[in-house]
Parts: sequence; structure tokens; C-alpha cells
Amino acid sequence: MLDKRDRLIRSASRVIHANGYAATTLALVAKDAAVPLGNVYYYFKSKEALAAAVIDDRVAELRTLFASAEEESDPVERLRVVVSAFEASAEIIVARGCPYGNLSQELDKRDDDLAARGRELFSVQLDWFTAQFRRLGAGRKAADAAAELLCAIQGACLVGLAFKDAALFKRRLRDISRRLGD
Amino acid sequence: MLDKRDRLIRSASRVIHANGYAATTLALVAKDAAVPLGNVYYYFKSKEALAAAVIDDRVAELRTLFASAEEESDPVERLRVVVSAFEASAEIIVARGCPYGNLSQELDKRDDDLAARGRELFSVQLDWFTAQFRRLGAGRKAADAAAELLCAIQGACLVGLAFKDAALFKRRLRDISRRLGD
Amino acid sequence: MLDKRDRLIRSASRVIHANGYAATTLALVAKDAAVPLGNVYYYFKSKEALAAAVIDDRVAELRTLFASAEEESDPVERLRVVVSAFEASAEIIVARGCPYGNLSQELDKRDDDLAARGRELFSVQLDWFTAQFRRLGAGRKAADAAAELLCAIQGACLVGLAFKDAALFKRRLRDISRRLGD
Amino acid sequence: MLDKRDRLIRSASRVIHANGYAATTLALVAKDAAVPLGNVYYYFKSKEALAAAVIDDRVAELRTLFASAEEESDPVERLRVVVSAFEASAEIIVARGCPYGNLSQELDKRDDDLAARGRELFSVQLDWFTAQFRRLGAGRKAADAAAELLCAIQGACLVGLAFKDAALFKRRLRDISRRLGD
DNA sequence: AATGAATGAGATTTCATTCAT
DNA sequence: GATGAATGAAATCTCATTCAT
Repeated sequence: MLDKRDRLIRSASRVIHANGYAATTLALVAKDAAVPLGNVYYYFKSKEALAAAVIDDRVAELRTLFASAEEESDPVERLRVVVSAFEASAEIIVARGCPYGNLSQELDKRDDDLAARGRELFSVQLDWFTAQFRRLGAGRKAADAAAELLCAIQGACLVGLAFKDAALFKRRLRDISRRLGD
Repeated sequence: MLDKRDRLIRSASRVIHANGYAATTLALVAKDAAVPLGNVYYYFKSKEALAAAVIDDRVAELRTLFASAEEESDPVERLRVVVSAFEASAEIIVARGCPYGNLSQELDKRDDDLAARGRELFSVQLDWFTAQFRRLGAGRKAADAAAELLCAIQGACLVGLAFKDAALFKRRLRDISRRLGD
Repeated sequence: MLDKRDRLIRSASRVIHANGYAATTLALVAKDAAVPLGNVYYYFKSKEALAAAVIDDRVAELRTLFASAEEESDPVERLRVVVSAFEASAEIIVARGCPYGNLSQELDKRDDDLAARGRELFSVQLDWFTAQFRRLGAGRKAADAAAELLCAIQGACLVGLAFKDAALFKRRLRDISRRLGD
Repeated sequence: MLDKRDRLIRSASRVIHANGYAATTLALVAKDAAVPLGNVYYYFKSKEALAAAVIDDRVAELRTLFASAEEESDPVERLRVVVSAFEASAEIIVARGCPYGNLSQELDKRDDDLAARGRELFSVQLDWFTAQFRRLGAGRKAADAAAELLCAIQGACLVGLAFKDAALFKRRLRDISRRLGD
């Protein structure tokens, strides 16, 4: 069994993904993690701090994905690995939304530094995508190509979620994957 | 001066756009509309009912936009009118997010009928886009082309918001607009 | 159509009988009477005043019943007319409770003069019952016999209501009626 | 000092007895129990849940009374113990009403399951009374005799309350007690 | 470190009553 | 007389956070 801190992050991640940050109560998270409510504050000084840890966890998840994609040498193949990873999560994304996009959007409205942390969920992707396009010789257009890819993926998540349509979502991702070769 | 009911919808729309539905309190809305809190309940039986009115308002806004786009006869031009309308709102979208996508996504996690109402914000767009592509002779691919367009716009909104980058947002929309001709 | 004042009393009587006084809202009464809410205050200066009018109405109803019972000359027959009247209302009493006992009990907890008015619902019965027993030569035991009768009727109402059992209720009332002859 | 949960039930019982359920506010109960209002919700998830606990408490009280009555072997004596217990509470019943009948009647108008819970206050009495009459050889008339007894007691409570007349109340109960021997 | 309990600010909602016309 | 609208006090309930042990 994971230690309490990790269990809390894991549970918070699940509950936030399912309900959104504002609708998530610490009581729910504590119960899901089988940790007494009062104890949450031993590990995290506030609800915000717990959310920050969730973001860190997701960023780490993305970095792990990128690392595994780097086993490919061709940047196009690397990007396709990432797109495939989204496709592999189609069911959950279509049911609950994108764990990166959802949270980034919701936290964006705050003036905390949680808002800034939320943006990392996108910037870490944008940066890595940019690096790949640069290796493809895109030069100064690399950043733009990266933004286009991020937009395409996130748009598919949002629309797939609204219509709960995994088939549509996958079709869109395959299309994105195909065009990466152009 | 608008009548109170309209002022409440207008204020709720603003506040929800700025804060999200969950973080919106009726006290805030009432204050923004200069209406005493208790009076809100004379016009709307619940917070949810007010949100439903906001959604209706936004759907009407979209229909108005579509009606004006229909002054063009060429479907491609019509679609470009719509894309341009998003472009024209770049500053606010980049600051607060897309008023349709944001709300649709947040409400999607509920099991109310507010969730269903939220989805209308997308389906009304998808339907109209589909009709245009059909007139272009897209046949059974019309729905898919419509979904692609919706994804592209929404993706741009989400990423534009995260990076508060109106230039990026506009670039993306112009690109979308250009490709509509292909 | 009754005039508004009477319609309000009639509706208030119905709604109070169905929901109890505390759970009755003037909005409900106004709607039931098809009278605009604001207008209620033209006819009654407060919710309490409306309830007082309802009590007056019910007291009048009882007096009418007594008057009709007085067409009989035998006091025992007179009392049996009254008991039969309760029996005739078995269905509604078993569904909603006794319109006299319910209200008397609920209002009893106040320190208004509504409490005193509520008690009239019982005292008017007690007085008339006492008068009949006195004519039967019960002498100073007349008051006690009257109280016993009132207790018996009200007990049957309360228990009939709790178990929603009209048959039980009627059996009890017939038993009471029979014993009146002893 | 009782623990808080018990204090809350005790206070709620008192306040509900004094004011009725609808007119009881949790603020009043909390103050009476010397518990901060917000803390009430740590022990009971809603006002209804607190009322349900009050009912449980009263049902338990009745069962304790029945258990002590069962120290007598003669069913008639047992029933007289119960009637005496009501008589011993004459002052409070005449001031506030019967804690079982009042609540049962008020809750009866709801469509919650609180209504059903309220009915238990009577059914637990009816069942035990029936068992005693059955031991007396009443056969299938046992249930009817039990209902008659319950009606008699409750009628006395209701009328005793309306006239705030403890002497009348006691006279009625003694009469009931005497007739149990017939 | 751990935890059940406590706290209080604030959110939604209700409603008798009053106001303006 | 009539009425739609307004008002504000108060009720129920929620929850992040803190406390006492």
C-alpha cells in the first residue's frame, strides 16, 4: 500500500478529475484515500497545496510519457507515441475530460499561484512538442506547430467529452497523427 | 436600463464566465446586477435555473451569429464569418476562456439536467456547421468536418487562454479560416 | 364564484389542513385561491389573521352541525348526529387528520392569541356536548361526560390518521355512538 | 455530562416537544445543547436525521416502559402500569402535549420517510397493547381492544392539552385504568 | 504523527411582509 | 382596491481549516 501522502495525491487526482477542483471536498478525498480528515493537514497545508501536488504528479506523468517517447529517434514517431497515449485513454477522457486541460482551464480563473501551476500542464507539453518540431527543422515555426498540435489534441478532448463520443475522439486523434507526417 | 431579469442573466453570465459556475455565488451576481439577494429568487427558483437561463442566452447569441452569417450565400464564407466572430473576441477569450466551451466542460460533470443544457452550447454549433458542410457537398462526411472545425476552434480557445496569448489565438483562427477553402 | 376573502379562507383551510399551519405559505394559499399574493394583505393583516378567520369558519361549521342536530329532540340522538358527521368524513380525517384537533394542537404551542383561538375549536364542542348531557340529567357530571366524548372522538381521529385506517376509525365511532345510549 | 450527540438529541426532543417540528430551528436546539450550530452537522446530516434520532429515543423510552411493566405478570396490571406512567406525566402532557401523539400527527403530513418513522411512535404501543390483550384471551379482538386503549389515552392527552387541565386528564386516565378490569 | 471533534464564515434558499403604482 | 415586485431576516446546510489530545 502506498504511503498516506501518495494515497492522498492519488485520490485527490481521481476526485478532482471526476468533479472538478471547486466541487472537490477534502472530506471526499480523505475518505477515498482512507485517511482521517484531520490528517490531511499533516501532509498538505491547504486544499491548494494538495492540488499543487496533484499537478506535480500529472506533470511527472507527462514527463514519463515524453521519456518513453524518446526511445524513438524520429521526432514524428515520438509525437505519434504521445498522440497514441491520448487515444489509449479515450474512454476515460470521453467520460471525464482531459486531466490536463480540465484542470488548467478551471484553475486559470484564480489569481493564486495555483493558476500558474495549472498552466504548467500545458507548457510542459508545448515545450516538448516544440523541441521535437525544432529537430524536424521547423526553425522558428516550431513553436507554432507545437501550439497547433496542442490545440488539436485539446479540442478533440473537449468535443469528445461533450458528446461522450469515443469513436469521434479517436478519429480526430488518428487524423492528427496522420498529418504529423506532412 | 434593462429589466431586472435581464440584468441578472447578464451579470450571471459575466460572473460565471469570470469565475466558473461552482465558484460563482449568487451574492456576487446580485451585487453585480444591483439587485437584492433575496430578490433573485423572485426571478429564478434556484442557482441552477439562473445558469440555465444563462445557457439559453448564449445559445440565442450563437443563433443570432448564425443568422447573420447566413447573409452570405457561400457556406465557406458563412463559416468564415463565424470563425471571425471568435477572432473578434480574442481578448476576452484569451482572458476568460470561451463562454461556450468553459461552461460546457464544467457542467458536464454533473448529473443534473444542467449537464445536458451545457452540451447544447456545443451541439447547436455542431448542427449548424454540419448543415453548412452538407451544402458544400460533403455528404456523410459533413458531420465529421463539422466536428473537426469545432475541435479546432475550441482547442485554440483553450490554449489561447492558458498562455494568455491573443496573437497565438488569432493565428490559429486565421489558419482555420484559410483551410476552410480547401 | 365566492368573493376573494371567502376564497382565501377556503383555500387557507384546505392548505392548512393538508400541511399544517407552520408549513403553510401564503404564496400557496394565494395560488390556490387564484388571488395575487400582494392582495392577501388587503383582506388579512397577517398570516395569523388569516388563520384566525379559518378558525372562525370551522367554528361556524360546527355550530351549523349542532343546529342541524338540534332538529332531534332527544339529546342522545343529537349527539349521535354529531358522531355520525365525523364518521361521514372518515376518508378525509384518516388522510389528513381532524380539522379541529390538528389545528388546536399545533396552535397550542404558541403564546399568541392564535393559541386561544385554536382552543375554541374544542371548547365549542365541549360546551355543546355538556349542554346535551345536562338535558339528560347528568347534573354536575355533564361536563365530565362531555369531555369523555370529546376525548373518544379525538382519540379515534388521531389513531385513525396514524394508521390510515378508515375501517378502524368507523368501528371506533360506532362504538362511541352505541355507548351514548347507556 | 452527556456526550454531545446525546445532548443534541435530548435538546431536540425538548424543543420539538415544546414547539413542534416545523417551528423548531436548529439554532435553538444547538443553543439549548450548548453546541455550536455548525457542529450539529457533524453528528446529524440534516434536521430530519436529528428528528429521526429523537423518534428512536422516544421509541426506546416506550420499550423501557414496557419492559418495566412486564415485571407484572398479569396483563391487566401491565397495562395499568403504562396508563399510570402517562398519568405521572400529567403536568407536562397538559402543558406540551403527548410526546408521541404530537409528533406522529405533525410528521404524518410529510411524504418523507420521517412520516413513517413518526408512525412507529404509535405502532410500537399498539403492538405491545395487542400482545397484552391477546394474553388475556381476547383472541382476534385483541387488536381492536388495543386500538381502543390507544385512542382513549391519546384523546385524553389532546383534550387535556387544549384545556390545560391536569385534573381532567388524570380523571380520564383513571377511568381508562378502571375499565381495563372489565 | 495522528485523529476525532470542533468551528465559523459563508452559501443557498424561503417567506412573511411591504412597497410603488 | 389591486398587484407585481421587492426586501431582509432567518433557516438549513457546507466545508476548509483548526484544535486538543
